[in-house]
Amino acid sequence: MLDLKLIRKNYEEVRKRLSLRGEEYVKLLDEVYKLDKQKREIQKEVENLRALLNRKSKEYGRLKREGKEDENLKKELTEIKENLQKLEEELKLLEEKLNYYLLRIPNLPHPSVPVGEDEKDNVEVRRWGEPPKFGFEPKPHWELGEKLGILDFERGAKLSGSRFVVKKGLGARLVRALINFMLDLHTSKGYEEVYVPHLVKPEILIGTGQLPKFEEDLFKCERDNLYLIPTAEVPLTNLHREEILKEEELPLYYTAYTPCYRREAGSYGRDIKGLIRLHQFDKVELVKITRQEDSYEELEKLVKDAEKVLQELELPYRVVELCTGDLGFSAAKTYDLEVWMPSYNRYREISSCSNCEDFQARRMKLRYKTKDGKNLYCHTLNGSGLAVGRTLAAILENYQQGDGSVIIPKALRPYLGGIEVIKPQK
RNA sequence: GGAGGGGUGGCCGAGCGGACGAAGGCGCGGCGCUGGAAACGCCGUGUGCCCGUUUUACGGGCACCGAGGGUUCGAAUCCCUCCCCCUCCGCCA
Repeated sequence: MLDLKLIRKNYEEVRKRLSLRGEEYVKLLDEVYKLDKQKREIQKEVENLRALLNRKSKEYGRLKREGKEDENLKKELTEIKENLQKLEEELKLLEEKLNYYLLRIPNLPHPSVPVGEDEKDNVEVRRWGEPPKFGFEPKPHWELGEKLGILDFERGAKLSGSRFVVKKGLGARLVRALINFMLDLHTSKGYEEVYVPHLVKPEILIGTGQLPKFEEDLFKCERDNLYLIPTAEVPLTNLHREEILKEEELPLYYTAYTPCYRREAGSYGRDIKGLIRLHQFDKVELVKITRQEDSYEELEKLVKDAEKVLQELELPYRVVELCTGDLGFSAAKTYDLEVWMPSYNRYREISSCSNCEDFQARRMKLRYKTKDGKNLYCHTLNGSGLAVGRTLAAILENYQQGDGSVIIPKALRPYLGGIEVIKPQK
């Protein structure tokens, strides 16, 4: 949620920065500006009337206790109240409208974010590792996985439809190994491991920005009014919602493994094969809650912490900075990690690390008290560390051998009882 | 799922129709006492919004006692609905 005071004070500048994401949001902003002005006028009237009512009510009570009931005063009070009720309804309506628009306006891009329309305008920051050279035609991970007997898309579909997979044997074990490997790495760097609920209330999703705008992307349990989390960012970032933290407690570093559930509405036909885009996938998430002045430094460190996973697994990747048009709803600045995928012959997203500044904190009333006693909104950051399914896919493809077998990355072997290679089933 | 009890400030806890943003205690901060500290004494200590000014301060106002609605001139206090927590019973990984 954007800061109303900022909108009031620096209207033109906010408008300009928001328009970098796309012109459609500027209309919403104009609406907010107008409604806010109206709201404050009505609010002033309401509060003045209320003050009058309070004063006169006390007066009436005082008289009554003295045995002097004043019928005229009573009538006057009733009139004030009627007036007040009308204005209050108006105020409530304005507030609802204002909130409606405010909740649907995305975060402002940080001034350092490259201006651009979409993916093609993202900027590569650095590369690590070399894409492997094969002396044979590399196979896509879904073919490898099926030949190895560790991925079963057919049975996934039998159980749950398209975009679901069953992982068996070493496939299942690899998932478990990857999760443990990632969590161990992050906790060794000071992230606290958390296990969170996978079903959350609507206001939690409003807090991180998935609602109200992206309802159709979520799985919902209608009867209980709960949603399946699309990422662990949601419960992790909301952990301290509506709290006022002590400045000394910050920064907070959290990591959690959860499955993630996404309806993938509007992605029909895209990445229909393989582990790239599923309705249910596993992810280890990193979340930071920081002081305002620290968040950009913390973002750089967060990206490095996510990169470390790929480095340890010796998977080639690059870091790109998202342009204004490609930024997610809540993010002010985002770096994507893209891993090399031989079957696509290009880099594909495996992690997304964002600084949301105070955008989410404002929505969830997450604050901290400074040493001089001021309450400020925290800055929240999140990043994948990493998407487990895509990591598995990247390992299968990058470590494949001519005979269809796959070498296990060294860092992972201790988590698999020392197994060094997966061989195709006869 | 059934029966009962309860949600008040950072925490504990009183208040059960007006002087209550809320006693008292703990905690925290400041000052005093002290060589220093403990103990003690005094003072202060919630959040959000709106308005004004000499605009990182001060003054004024409004709201908030789980949430929403109602009764009343007036609600933390009475009534209704919902949510959450606790205890017991049932069921259960």
